[in-house]
Amino acid sequence: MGAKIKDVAALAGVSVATVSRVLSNGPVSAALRQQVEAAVQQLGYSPNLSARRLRSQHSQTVGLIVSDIRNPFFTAVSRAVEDVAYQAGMRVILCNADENPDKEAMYLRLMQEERVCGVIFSPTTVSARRFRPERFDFPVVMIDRAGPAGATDAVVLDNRQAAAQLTEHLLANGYRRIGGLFGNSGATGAERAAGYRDAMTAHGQKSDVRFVVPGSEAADHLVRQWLCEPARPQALLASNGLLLLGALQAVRASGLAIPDDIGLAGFDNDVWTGLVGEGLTVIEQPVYDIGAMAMDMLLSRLRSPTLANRLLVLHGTLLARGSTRPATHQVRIESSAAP
Amino acid sequence: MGAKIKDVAALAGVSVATVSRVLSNGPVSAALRQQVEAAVQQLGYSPNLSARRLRSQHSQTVGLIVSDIRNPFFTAVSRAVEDVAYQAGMRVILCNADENPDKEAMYLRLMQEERVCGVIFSPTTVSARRFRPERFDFPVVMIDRAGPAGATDAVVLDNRQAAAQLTEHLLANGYRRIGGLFGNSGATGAERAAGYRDAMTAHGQKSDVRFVVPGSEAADHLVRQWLCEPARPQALLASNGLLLLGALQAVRASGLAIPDDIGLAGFDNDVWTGLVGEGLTVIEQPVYDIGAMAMDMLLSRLRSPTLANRLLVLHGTLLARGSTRPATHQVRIESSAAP
DNA sequence: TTTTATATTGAAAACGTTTCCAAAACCAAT
DNA sequence: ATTGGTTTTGGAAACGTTTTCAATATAAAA
Repeated sequence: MGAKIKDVAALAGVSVATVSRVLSNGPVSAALRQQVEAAVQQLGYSPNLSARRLRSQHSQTVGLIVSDIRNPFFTAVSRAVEDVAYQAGMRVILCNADENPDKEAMYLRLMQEERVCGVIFSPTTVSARRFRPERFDFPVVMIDRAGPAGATDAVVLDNRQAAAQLTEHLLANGYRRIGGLFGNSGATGAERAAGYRDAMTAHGQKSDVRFVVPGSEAADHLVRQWLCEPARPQALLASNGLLLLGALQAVRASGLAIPDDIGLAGFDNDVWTGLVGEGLTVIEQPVYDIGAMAMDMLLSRLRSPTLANRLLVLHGTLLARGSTRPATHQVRIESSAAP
Repeated sequence: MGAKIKDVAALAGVSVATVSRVLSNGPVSAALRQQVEAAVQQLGYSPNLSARRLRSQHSQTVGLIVSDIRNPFFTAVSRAVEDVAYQAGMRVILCNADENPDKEAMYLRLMQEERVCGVIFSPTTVSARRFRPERFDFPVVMIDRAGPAGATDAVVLDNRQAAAQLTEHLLANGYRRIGGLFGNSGATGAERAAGYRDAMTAHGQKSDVRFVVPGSEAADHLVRQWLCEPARPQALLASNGLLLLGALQAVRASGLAIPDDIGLAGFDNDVWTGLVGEGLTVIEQPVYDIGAMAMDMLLSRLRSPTLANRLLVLHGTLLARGSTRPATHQVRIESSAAP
């Protein structure tokens, strides 16, 4: 266990330099290589990564800072990042910042101390705005939410377009008074709100945007009250899977029927959205691809550090399901709209 | 950026030792402390963790090796582990072994190289059986699935009892031909299968146990075929959230009605289980506590390395919901049982 | 004052690797 | 044999910290 490279060298009857070369597939004669490998085996030698990193000045490690690991979007992304990183011989340190700018700053500092060679980061609006790439020694790829325009590489969804498309879908299905529920911590929420507004005003409808802490509990709470207001919404659009979940719970509690009393749609094709009732209408994001491409982009950046910063925009796809398909829309909805 | 401790020392006009002491809150006069802090600030100095760890021989890091990060059980556990670790001033390296013994071995080796001070591990049966604690320099706490009896600390659910209880519940609600669907990679599956068998034989029923790769796709596939067999099950019990999901999808596809045509129950109170139909009956595990207690146990073990190994057994709670509450059980089920 | 104890400080030796550089060994060609 | 060129090898100097140890400064006691 406590064996060092020196012990291996002694046992194999060679210099430490030779052992080091064996371990890193350097040029060593077959005979010596074998001796060294035997010695390694016999002593149960395990190299010390700290020493190795210190000397070689290379960590072979990237950081991944996500905003909420409970969100299936991020677990999918992190799997993808790991897969690609692993193939490139890199390790991943996964950090969960909990939508908390302080934690984000803390983790960025930690990444700096770890001397990682790059970071993939989904920042809150606060962190995104005040992010200064020059303060870090490593390149950063933003995901989900981009930072200051062009400041770093980024891969994002066309949130505005997607939200507009989803809103259009609700409008096309006869819903008029549509409420928009958005996360208040990331840029994503704001962009999706903008897309929602685009579509609403384009159709002459008044928009009703509400921002909330991005978690199902908060969404549930807010929607419960919302549904008690005199002019309660005929449909709800939620800006991510967690919010959609909260909204669904609130609607269930209210006793309103989906989709006839109220329509429900949102982002993220989380596994449960296809299972409740006749299914929830959602914008599906290419979750795995987002992670894989972000890691690809980071690797490419490490190869050519001087390249201009790139923004990669992906598109979501609308999955129209039962939650926005009222049997008799005009009728029921209009009647409930004008009591 | 590229500033070392030496540069800070030079700028502050002190020795590197003093700087080091400032950084680790050692005994330093207020005046010098201030000078040093100013210098740190001015140079944007950031300590090198590799060097620090190498010299201090302490990594302040624990490893967490989970078998499937897509499983909400493990995301919940990992949050808990992180919370507790963080409060104790430790970092967590999260590794996803994908139910793959090779990956598990690889990650254990990596942990050894990282010189982590401890590991929390949910092994596959294969790894659990062949796990040799003496081959590692760090203590291990097994979760979800224990290793060779008493070989390490462990925190687990009373799987056998819980599965038996769940089976009893199905029997009590009139179901007789109950199929059991279990994961084939972990000890958890086997234990739960045993509990299921206990209850079935206690009630004079024939048990029908099937093991499957623990993922929703495989479960879906298997259950689809299962439901086509001549004597199709009247109820299904799934040994974790992923399998339960697959089973549900298959049942949906078959057109059978829950709970009247077929009952459905399983483990893990994943968020969606409360939302589909009248809800799915599940055994809820104290997921957060499992993680928190595992980390606690690891910290305690680090404090007292010679203590005897402990096995901490927690209990699940049955959440009886609509999926096992047939309106007219005797009738419908008997009729479909004897065509 | 002088002495003794205590709190701060700095010089230098680790920590376990990799890598530079020069020496040694080999091989082929003269 | 001698030369010239490859490969292989080993010695020793890094890498950036922490920590030991002795030295100095400060405070308390005599």
